[in-house]
Amino acid sequence: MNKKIEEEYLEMSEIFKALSHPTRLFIVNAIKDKRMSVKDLTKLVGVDISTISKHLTILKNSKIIKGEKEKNYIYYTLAIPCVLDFMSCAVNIINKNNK
Amino acid sequence: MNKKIEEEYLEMSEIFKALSHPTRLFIVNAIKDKRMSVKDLTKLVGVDISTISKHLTILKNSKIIKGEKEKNYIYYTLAIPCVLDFMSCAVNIINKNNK
DNA sequence: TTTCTATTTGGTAATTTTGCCAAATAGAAA
DNA sequence: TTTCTATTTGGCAAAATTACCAAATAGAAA
Repeated sequence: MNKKIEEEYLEMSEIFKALSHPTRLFIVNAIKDKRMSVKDLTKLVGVDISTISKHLTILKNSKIIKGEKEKNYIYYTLAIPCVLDFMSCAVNIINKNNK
Repeated sequence: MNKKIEEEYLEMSEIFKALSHPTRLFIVNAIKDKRMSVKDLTKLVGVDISTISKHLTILKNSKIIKGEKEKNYIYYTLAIPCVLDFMSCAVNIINKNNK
């Protein structure tokens, strides 16, 4: 695997890595229909707000989600809809595995 | 996030985690058209054969790939074609990020 | 201005992941 | 049988990930 190819797959793996945590997948699903603030998500998930903030930073850095500021809040929405297809494919795999 | 939901997203995240390494993505792409042995992949990737073997175990445990034994070799193929759609969506994200 | 409120950042300890080496296995070939 | 060859496993050290707490920011509200 040469340097250029290696770099390509590394970049691709970052996307998958951003999605490889249950809380981050939950967040992606939670904001798919309606935007949510850090605080909203914190309440929904039930962990420390700093933890949620860091998860959001990871998703934002991969450009999977984006945030818009409004008053004191930052509201997050999905930036890349095809991520949802990722997830339904993953569900298919799981169903296949468990049957 | 209650216990049952948490469990669901955890399971889903395992799939993404299995794909969140450049070598493993390279492997998935390499075997998409023709089956390859551990040795073939080792040559192609250029790391220790034990490292490849462990990557293959991770992919196999998530049922993303499957192996068929033949003589001394184990030939691996894709078990879940929709994984390729994952990857092209990831490429889209990357292209969007870099433009 | 001062006081809240939402969010981010830094630090830290616990856990997980990774890649190599060496050794073990499994089974084909001789 | 013994000798190869392909693959897996165990161990270990380095690196990365994670969650919490405490403190810092940013900016709205009073």
